[in-house]
Amino acid sequence: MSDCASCTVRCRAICASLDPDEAAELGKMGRRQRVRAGHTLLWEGDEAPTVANVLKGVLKLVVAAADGREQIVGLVFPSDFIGRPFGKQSPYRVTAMTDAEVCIFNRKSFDEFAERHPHLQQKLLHRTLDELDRARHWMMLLGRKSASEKVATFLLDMEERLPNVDGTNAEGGFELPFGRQQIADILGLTIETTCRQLTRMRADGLVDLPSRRAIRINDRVAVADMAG
Amino acid sequence: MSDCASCTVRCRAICASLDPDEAAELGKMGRRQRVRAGHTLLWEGDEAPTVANVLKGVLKLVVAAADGREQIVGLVFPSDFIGRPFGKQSPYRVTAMTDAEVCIFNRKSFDEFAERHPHLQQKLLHRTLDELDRARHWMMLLGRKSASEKVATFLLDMEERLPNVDGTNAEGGFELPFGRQQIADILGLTIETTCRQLTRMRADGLVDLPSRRAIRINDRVAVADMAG
DNA sequence: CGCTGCTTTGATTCGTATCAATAGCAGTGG
DNA sequence: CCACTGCTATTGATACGAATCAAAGCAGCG
Repeated sequence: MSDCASCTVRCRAICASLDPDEAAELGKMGRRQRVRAGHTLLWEGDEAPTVANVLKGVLKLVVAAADGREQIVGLVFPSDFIGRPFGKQSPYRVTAMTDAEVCIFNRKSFDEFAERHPHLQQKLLHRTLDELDRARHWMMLLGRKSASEKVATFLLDMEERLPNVDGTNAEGGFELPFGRQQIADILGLTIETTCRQLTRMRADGLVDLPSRRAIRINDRVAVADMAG
Repeated sequence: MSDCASCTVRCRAICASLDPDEAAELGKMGRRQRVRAGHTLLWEGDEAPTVANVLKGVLKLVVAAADGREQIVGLVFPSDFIGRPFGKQSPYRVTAMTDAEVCIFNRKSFDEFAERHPHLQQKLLHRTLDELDRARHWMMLLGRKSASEKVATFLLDMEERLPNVDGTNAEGGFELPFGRQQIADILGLTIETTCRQLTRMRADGLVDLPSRRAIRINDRVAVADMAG
């Protein structure tokens, strides 16, 4: 059983919609689990045994083809919700990109609990609508943008979603929780193309790449311009 | 005010979750409206004044760039729900592809009504989850599939979603509610590439193209194979 | 120090976009 | 019924961007 009182994401996760009694009930159903970087929590086509809240770390949602091609269709951060409630099989693979910690529930119990708690469903609905908006805008990127536009858009998006490296919202840049191949899988590019675009942007002074995974945007206007 | 009793999509739309009294209340809030082919119901960035159910026709959800590039991010069929409930601005343009008929609601009134009717929210949640799954699988297509795979996937998807041309589920093929440019905008291709792929498939005997918009799949296995 | 795995750079190929022209159909009016 | 017009679809030639193939550079680690 989880210790909801000490939960780091309590106020931002869907659980925030519950009063103390309800939270206690849900808490009894869930348990914390560590997921090592690279390990998979849910497989595509699984009979969706679980749903979960993310407490720590970053996970990816992946759709894979038979021949090995992969497209990352979503990133999941702390306080985000994972899984497919209401009786469908898991539509994609969920894999940890960093060491992560999640609070998992048996799907059936969760469904039943949700059924009895409209507030929870409402929170879930809001989240799902936001995710849908995000996914659809990413479709525009995947279908219509050039490699340079893709990379520029990606950098701005990551700067917004990732915690700033030196705490405040200063100009410290940010640290990606994954490598070049993953960027490529997010953008629908190859690793080489992704790399070349980044190199070019550095050469043009738009960004600094202080280390493999760290990025600092120097000229936000130019990058936004490039994002199309 | 709408005449819910005579509504053709009543049993499939989100309204199906309501009892007669509730339906009557919602009915008072909504009104039917025709939308001509090509006309836009909702603009991207609008303060999302309305939501609606589709009664008849097909509409598209479009994300457009400043320079005119367009990506269709969703198709909306009868009984589907349109709009962005809960206080967000409309994230995409909604345009009718055929003459259509919708049952529209003032968004604020609808939000408030939904707030009081958990069943409705639940239906909405189910739909939104399904749409999200669909969108994310389409991301795989847009980011990773080749032109031929895209077109093959598209044909199978349309055959499944569109009514069969001769009523039954026989081999009569189906009729697209839109032209080649729109297919291209769905697949993230140009009209020329789309066209060439279709021509090739016809030459290979995989499909017949009896008229501009009609399509008949001859070799479903081969097409599925091609879809990757 | 020398692995090992990731990243970067380079040379070449290939697929799709682009540009341009032609063909075919639908609607209009003579 | 046919000529005319406008639009959509098809076909062709070429250009360009990204993928692929190949090799070298670089960091982390035993």
